[in-house]
Amino acid sequence: MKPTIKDIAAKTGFSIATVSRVLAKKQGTYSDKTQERILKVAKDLSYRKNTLAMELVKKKTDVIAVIVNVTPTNFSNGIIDGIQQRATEIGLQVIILYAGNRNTELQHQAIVTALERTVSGILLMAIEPDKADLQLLTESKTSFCFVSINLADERVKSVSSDNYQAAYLATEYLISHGHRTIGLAGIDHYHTGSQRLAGYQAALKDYSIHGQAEWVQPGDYSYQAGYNVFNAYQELGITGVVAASDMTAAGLQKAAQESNVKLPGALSVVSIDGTLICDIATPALTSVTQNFVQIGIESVNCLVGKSATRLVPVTLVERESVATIKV
Amino acid sequence: MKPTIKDIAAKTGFSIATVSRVLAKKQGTYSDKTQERILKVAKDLSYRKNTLAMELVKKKTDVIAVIVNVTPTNFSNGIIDGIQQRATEIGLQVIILYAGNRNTELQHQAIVTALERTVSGILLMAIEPDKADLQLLTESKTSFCFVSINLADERVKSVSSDNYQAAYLATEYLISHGHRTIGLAGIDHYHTGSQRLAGYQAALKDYSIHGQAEWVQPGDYSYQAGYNVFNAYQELGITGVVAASDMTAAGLQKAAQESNVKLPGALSVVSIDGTLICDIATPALTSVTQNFVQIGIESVNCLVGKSATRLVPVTLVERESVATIKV
DNA sequence: ATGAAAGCGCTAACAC
DNA sequence: GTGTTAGCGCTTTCAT
Repeated sequence: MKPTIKDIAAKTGFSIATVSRVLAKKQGTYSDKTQERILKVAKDLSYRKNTLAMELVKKKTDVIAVIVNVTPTNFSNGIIDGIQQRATEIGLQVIILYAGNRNTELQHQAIVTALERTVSGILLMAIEPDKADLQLLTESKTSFCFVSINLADERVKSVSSDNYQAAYLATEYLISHGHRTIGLAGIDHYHTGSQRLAGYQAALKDYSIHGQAEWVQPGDYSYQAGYNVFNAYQELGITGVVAASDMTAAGLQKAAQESNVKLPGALSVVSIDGTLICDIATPALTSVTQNFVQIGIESVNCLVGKSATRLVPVTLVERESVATIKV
Repeated sequence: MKPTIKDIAAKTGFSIATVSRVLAKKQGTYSDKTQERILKVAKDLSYRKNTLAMELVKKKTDVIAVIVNVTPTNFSNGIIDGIQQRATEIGLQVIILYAGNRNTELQHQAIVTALERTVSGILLMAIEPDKADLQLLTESKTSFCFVSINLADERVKSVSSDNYQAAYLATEYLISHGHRTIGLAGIDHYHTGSQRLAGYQAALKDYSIHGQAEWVQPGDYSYQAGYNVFNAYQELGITGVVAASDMTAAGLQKAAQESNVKLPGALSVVSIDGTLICDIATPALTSVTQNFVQIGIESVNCLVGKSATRLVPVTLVERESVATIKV
């Protein structure tokens, strides 16, 4: 039903080889009038190239797959923008596959899907691979790169913010504003969470603060995680909190408001992310801001073998959610 | 390099046909030991089926493409969840293609990409097609459906909220709370915006309120659009605003706070969307809430020819951003 | 500048 | 049950 080069060949009298050449723009292998004639007929037939067939014979695609873990927070758009932008520049198409949230099954499935389509590269966003995933990827010989996850393994490509630094900076900022009982809320138990925990602990140590285990309240980076943690922090006498994400900070902030606890007067918060949520919140949230677009750009650089920054720097952006405590 | 069924055939002594059969699980066409042997070798070789080749010969794919226009607001996740959910149920894979924001070129390109991959269906999310797009889609004979856009043309499939009703409900709610000068902020000049405008105007008319042209402030559904509109509304003496999106409402709210205009005391707002942003905002935003997940589900139903609701109902969710005006 | 022919990796009759 | 064979729509030598 759909027209093929065969149809065009029949209609123009040329062979399929010639038709293929002009359609593939193999310059100099055909005359102008030939081109004109073939293009005209192609248009008349509303011909569309069958990319599948082309990729099959060429044994390569110009497609990169982005597999994304749908975290209950909102940072991904910036990264995807960056990926899209850079990919377009170097002539790559990008398709996005969702893998649910920490859904081992879906995640594995998405990787298999990408592999079976013989994409030219795979970007894994916020994905924590299990050994099966990693093995699958490795033996596929397809280039891949983790994004916004730092597996702390030199041999596997990844691009992310420096989580250690991010948490360190946030913690240090609170300390420099006089806080001495500082919580860390909403982090997970995987790589990102562990790295942020390490940065947080290092900052406490460097400033001779003896942290308590309960100061660290794990979660899933969600709004709810922040909301839930409020009471515990009140009981612990926490005055400053490093939130694992903007969403977590917003949840904590909402809980504080509902309990009439002044923010930042009685509770200060620094969030990690720096998305628009920080401005929407009232008072606006001071944040350690990630450069998401840059992470996206670097990740495709990394994927295609160009030198790329593994750790994209973060910056602290002061807004209105931190108060100074008199000492 | 990558192993093919040929390699497996050679290694097992069977023909490629037999290998193909067991790999495609054509039950009853092979014996158990044959299956066992072939599967084992396949595993040893870490064989992956080449989906491209399969799709080429079968002339069909189990993939639907979702082309999304990246609106500067945040409603899309719920819809994608719904799409993914329903697609998985009926054995379809989904790939997502980004088309920028109102970028004619990228948009057209994305459609062509989807078409050239011979997907089994195309979902166009928040996409305003130009005639070229529509023609492309129509003559491709590929099934397609617009999502979150209602083209108001019976002949083209679409699933969205009832924009007219949404705006009517929001406006009526403000009127019932005593408001008589009511703004509409952030809508675009395309289908969605026009339909909401009509609903807004109808509500005013039904309650004998004589609206003014300046009460309607167009925009792009963004936070900034809401922020920018505040001063104009103050000068106009607007007391209640229907915001085109949660983001727009949040922007307006922020501007009000910065000018020390009490919300909802001096300015009431109803937003259209009802995402988590409504809860994050302080005070929480009363909204006309869209059922995004349902929209996603219905859109794949629509795509595959199952009966589907074209207009998914909205509901008004009261929160804290509307005050009653004494009359 | 153009055509003939050989595949790319797979499935699907059609034999046996 | 399994093998043989003919493609799917395209690109790419190798001729001419």
